[in-house]
Amino acid sequence: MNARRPYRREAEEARRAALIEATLDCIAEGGPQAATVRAIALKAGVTPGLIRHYFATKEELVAAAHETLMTRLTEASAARLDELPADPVARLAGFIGNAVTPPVVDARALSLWAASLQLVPRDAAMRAVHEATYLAFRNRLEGMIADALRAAGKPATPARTRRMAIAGNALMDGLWIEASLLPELFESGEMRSIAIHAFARLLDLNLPE
Amino acid sequence: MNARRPYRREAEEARRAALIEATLDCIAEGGPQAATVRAIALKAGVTPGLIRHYFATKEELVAAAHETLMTRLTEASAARLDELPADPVARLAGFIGNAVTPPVVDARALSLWAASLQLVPRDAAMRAVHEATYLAFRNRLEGMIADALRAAGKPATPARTRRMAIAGNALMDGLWIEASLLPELFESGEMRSIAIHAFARLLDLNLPE
DNA sequence: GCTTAAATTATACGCTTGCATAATTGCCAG
DNA sequence: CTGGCAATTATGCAAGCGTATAATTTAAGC
Repeated sequence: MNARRPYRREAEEARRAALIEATLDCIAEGGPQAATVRAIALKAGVTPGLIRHYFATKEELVAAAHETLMTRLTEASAARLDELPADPVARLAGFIGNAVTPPVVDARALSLWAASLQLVPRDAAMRAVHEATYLAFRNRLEGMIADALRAAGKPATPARTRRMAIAGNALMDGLWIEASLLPELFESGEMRSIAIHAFARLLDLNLPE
Repeated sequence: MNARRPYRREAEEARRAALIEATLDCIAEGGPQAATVRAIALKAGVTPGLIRHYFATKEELVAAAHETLMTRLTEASAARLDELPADPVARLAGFIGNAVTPPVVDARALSLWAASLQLVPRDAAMRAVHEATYLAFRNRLEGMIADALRAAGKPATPARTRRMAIAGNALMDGLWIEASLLPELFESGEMRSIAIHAFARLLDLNLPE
């Protein structure tokens, strides 16, 4: 059989996105070493040579995938801001609770995040992405903390809110990790409760659960 | 040249340990995909075939390396317990501070930890190791929290200390991650201060910094 | 010193990898 | 409808991969 497989052309953005998605799938399923050119191409429904048309090297594709993932994780918590109450205190509580429960809590996302994170100490670009996404999240949290404090008539100096944001962000990350990896160790709703209660202590605020 | 390279025999434990160490070095330097049989052997100062003498497959060696790493990380915080004050409150403060400062805070250790962590969602053995080490650390922390609360004359019911340990552990993990990855974002001693202060709030204890 | 078990080196194998290149085909503009 | 650009498939290459196996050397016991 000499017949070529029929194909349809796609826009560049669609192709790049599909390749990036396929890469993330491969990594999630088999770790970084599973993201071979052939595996990615197969997952994306194209042939291996196509990757080199859209990305100079496989390494560039993998880097783009990691960057997409980190950005997406940061946005996951922001995606539902519209659904939160307008009241700053309740808004903050909702934000915190969402960050430690599904769908943000997710084993696959955690695995991908860890795969990206191991690159940070040795890849300058990945490190820059991590720093940017960390600061973006933390700053958003700090803003919400400041709003909640002010709404409760408590002091919200930048030095104070910064420290609260650093600690709060760390707490949320740590809870997110364990909730994603070992969900059966915790009762339903327990993580949300622990997170919100801990924040209430840190901020000396009465946060609704 | 037909000359074989001269060699010395070593005890099995020493060989296995050297191979495991070499594996961790490879992963730390180049990620999971860099831990090839040849790279590991070279790093360990042996030839590739030796790996198969001590481990059935390369995969088994990599798994042993990850397990060693996770166990070692848990023990890193315990290693200096002897140096801490006997007073339960000061002891807890010291434990917390140490967990978020060097040498526990370390980019290489973080990178290796992340590499191990990405395996947890899909490798039953790795997951079991993670669960065991997580619970070991958390339980130790819980014990120290309980001791400190009692020393301060405060209630230390198991339900309460468990929640505190979950939150406290998460906080420490989160701070450890960012202190390891982005140290230049924080002032010297700042993480220790933030961690201890946050714990003081969580536990409603006066912890010495 | 000699023998022997086994640790270790050296080499080979089939398969896989990222990348290169040529040919074909889809689709748009004229 | 036709021609041409370029997206896409197909194929190939050199290097590297994990594993297998044979040969050599070390070192312990007698």
